[in-house]
Amino acid sequence: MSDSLSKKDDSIGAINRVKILAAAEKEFAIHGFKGTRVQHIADRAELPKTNILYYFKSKDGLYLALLQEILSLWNSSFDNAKAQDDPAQVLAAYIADKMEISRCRPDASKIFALEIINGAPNLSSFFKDQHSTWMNSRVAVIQQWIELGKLPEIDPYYLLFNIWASSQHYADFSAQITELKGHEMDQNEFANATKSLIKLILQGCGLTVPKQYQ
Amino acid sequence: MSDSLSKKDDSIGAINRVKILAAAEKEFAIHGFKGTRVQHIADRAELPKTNILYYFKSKDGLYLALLQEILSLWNSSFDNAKAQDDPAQVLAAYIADKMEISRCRPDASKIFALEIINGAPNLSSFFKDQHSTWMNSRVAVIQQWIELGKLPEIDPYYLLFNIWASSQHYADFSAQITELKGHEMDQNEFANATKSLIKLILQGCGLTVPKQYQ
DNA sequence: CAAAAACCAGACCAATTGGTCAGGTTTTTG
DNA sequence: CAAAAACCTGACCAATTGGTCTGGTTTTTG
Repeated sequence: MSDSLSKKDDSIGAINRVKILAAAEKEFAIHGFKGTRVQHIADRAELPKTNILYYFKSKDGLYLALLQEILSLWNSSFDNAKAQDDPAQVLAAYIADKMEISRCRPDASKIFALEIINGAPNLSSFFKDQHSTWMNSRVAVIQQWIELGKLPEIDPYYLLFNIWASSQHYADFSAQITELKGHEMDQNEFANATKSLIKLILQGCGLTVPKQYQ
Repeated sequence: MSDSLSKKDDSIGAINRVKILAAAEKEFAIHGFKGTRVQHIADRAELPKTNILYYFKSKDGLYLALLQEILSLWNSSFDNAKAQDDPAQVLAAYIADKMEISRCRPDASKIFALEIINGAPNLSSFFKDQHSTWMNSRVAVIQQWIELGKLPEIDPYYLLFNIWASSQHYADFSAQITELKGHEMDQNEFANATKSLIKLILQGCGLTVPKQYQ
């Protein structure tokens, strides 16, 4: 309890909460909220069902707790970008960040995607406001880059949508990708996909790809 | 019955089937398969629940019928592209096609997305094989373009993934887009988004945007 | 026009499943 | 070390919901 930013807690409750959240992330990603059975989460976490309800008041409560944890992943270096920064560097790093999340936390990405597709019924208006505010400030920075001549004319919204869409695709649509490629993408392929994506988007914006991303 | 390519049938059954499929598309897109209630589909279609089960044997049967209809939307002009065609023309048209589907059939796109995110549990292996075959042939054409010097070096997989991801994003994530833009995208904005996307991707590939898409 | 086919719908049911409860045991704490 | 807090869990329940059944009515067809 105490604090959401609490230091590592090795109490039995804290350990179980982590196990449950991990199990829930997998189940919700595969079956969606309605399709997920509390019993299956319990099985995966190797705990009796009643324990799940003990730690999280309800299925809803568990889902909400998980969603909140997932939303915290959305922070990145791009949050603090300024007009004086180099757009090529900032955007390349942002794309790389996003791809890394897709690689390491595909289930988190899927749950977020499911939530949005279903009309974001569980995203608090607090989050939405926060997100809109974030968006406005990032759009402003991109527009400043354009005014400063650091970036050719482009609609900032469509640029950001493109970055999100194409990076999250590797998590959300992994089943399709695996099917078409004939195998799951490994770390090496992710690195190639990231390079490819950075090149496509930066070049698409008329920017030069920084050396370290080539 | 008779033939899936049957001519317009105005029998009472045919009309009801269309009404039911339309209602189901909306419900499944919002609530997912498990979250959708047959009763809600019935309410939306303005028919008693038992009629839904009468026309489609079961909820599963209805979903599968709907999914099949949705998959038929995936066909496009790109299917017949040849090495001798102009990549800029072909890809621009393909992107425009995809964006048009996102605009006109967002619910269809969402249902497909939900299906893939959940691991494609209902996509027949027939569809998967067909899809893989399609992919191989399209990858081959793109590689020929590269060999012919009509297209700079690029991994065809990542190119296609990018096109799908960024175009489908406008349907699947419409809730987020509406929230961030402050309003739903209208036809005019879709046209701008399409131009923006075509420019980004073609330029990203090192191609020149054909005049009619500028 | 009669019979077959298609269509309609209220009543009902069995299975699933999120959640409660009561009575524990273990761990922490003052 | 005792009491409080945290943790654990089998038994149970109420509500939901996909689907059936039966007895119709309407439409089509030979």
